[in-house]
Amino acid sequence: MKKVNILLAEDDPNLGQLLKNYLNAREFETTLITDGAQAMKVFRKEKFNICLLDVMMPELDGFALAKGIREIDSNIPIIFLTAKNLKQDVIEGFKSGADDYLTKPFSMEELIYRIEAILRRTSARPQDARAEVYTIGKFTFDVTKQLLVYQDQTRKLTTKESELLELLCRHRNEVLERNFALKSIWIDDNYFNARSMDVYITKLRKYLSKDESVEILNIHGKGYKLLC
Amino acid sequence: MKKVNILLAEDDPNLGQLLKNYLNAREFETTLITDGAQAMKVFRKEKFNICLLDVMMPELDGFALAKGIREIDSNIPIIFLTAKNLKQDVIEGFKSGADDYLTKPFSMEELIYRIEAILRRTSARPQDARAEVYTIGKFTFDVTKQLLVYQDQTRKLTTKESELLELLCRHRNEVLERNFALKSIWIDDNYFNARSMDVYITKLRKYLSKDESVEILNIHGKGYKLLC
DNA sequence: CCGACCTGTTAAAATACGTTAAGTCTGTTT
DNA sequence: AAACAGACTTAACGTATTTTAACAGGTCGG
Repeated sequence: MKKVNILLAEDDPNLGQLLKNYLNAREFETTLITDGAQAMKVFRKEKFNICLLDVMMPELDGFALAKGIREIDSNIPIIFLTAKNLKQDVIEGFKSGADDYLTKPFSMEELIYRIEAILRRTSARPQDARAEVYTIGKFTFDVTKQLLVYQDQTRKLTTKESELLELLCRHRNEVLERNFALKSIWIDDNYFNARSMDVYITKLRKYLSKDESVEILNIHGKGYKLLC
Repeated sequence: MKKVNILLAEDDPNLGQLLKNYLNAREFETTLITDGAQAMKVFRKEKFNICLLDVMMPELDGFALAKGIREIDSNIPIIFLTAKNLKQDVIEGFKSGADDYLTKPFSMEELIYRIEAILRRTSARPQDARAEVYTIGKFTFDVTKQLLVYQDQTRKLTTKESELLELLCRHRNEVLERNFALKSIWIDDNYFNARSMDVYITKLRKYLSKDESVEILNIHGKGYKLLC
């Protein structure tokens, strides 16, 4: 299946690289550009399915860039990434010009939700609405319905439980890094969110304890590994 | 198929052009005018189905413009675009003169939803209006007629019930964000409207409970997901 | 093998959501 | 105009989810 091409214009190299890695780890192909003028050039040459544009950029800001992009392709979905402390009237312009709009800081998961939602709506991608279901030992985990099934017992998971278990499943039998999980789900990897995550690990361990062959292993100083 | 004609009066040329592009990319035909006096002239000459008027404009403000427009066509739907930091009493004035109003910043999706809602209500849309009908499990939901049908039972939905269910349907199997729904339907995403929305979710859940396979799932802190 | 840091567990506090009923508003009937 | 009906909002109370706190163990480098 052909990958979705994303043009990512973000001048902060750290954030940009993080986003790119994250997106590429999923089913996307990301081109990272760190200034607006350059992004415009690249957009002329290559074919993209969606644009993620930071608002504050040197040379050419996100708003002007969007105008330029829309002159070439008036339908391409655009998502703006903006700082929280922007003035209201500036935000207006961006929000109205975009298919969607994210205020920093945002979680990676949220970004991906929004990209997928837009792709679904503009049907720039097959409508398959795949049922996301994982098998964890003797358990079955339905991500969209947030259900964990063991034999005849069904447990409704809460949103956070489900999000964390999904990440563990996606990285099963390899290390899910703490910071990665925190940024994905809690947005901020601060002390309190880390403690909160501990609590959820405990809960998930309790739920999964019915099957001896399944285990959430702690990798000291790094993260967790779901063995199954 | 005949397109819906929109008169867009917006003095900020950037925002205006973006809105125009967006609306034209959908099923609309938009005429953009950047000052109120000019808009009045154009309105006399051409036939429009709906007006989007910015409140703050040079020459002739949106309120005065609306009065003039209503003298010519007392029924044409008018949506005001207002800044959030406007005084409450000013807002009241616009509210009474308009079919609807949007507080900046708004997303394109919100705007389009409101335009379509108004066209539906006033049936000012050129006659061919595709029958918007959703299938929700064993239910059939006719958006235009506001009817929810289950086998031989037909339930008339109220306007708010219908609008909320439509948004859920448009985002089915993905998250419909609370704030988005509130701004789209209730205009303001304040505490009380949020409580009101809760009440409507309860009602819809009751109506839909006849089919076990259909569910409105709450995504804590984010919104709702219609599973079907 | 000690002290700093990281993790595990449980319970309390804070926040978000669910439900039912009473109140308000609007338009219509008599 | 008073009474009524329908739709929507507000209030009040209950439950669910998430975060914070408090304390108990573990791990690792010096």
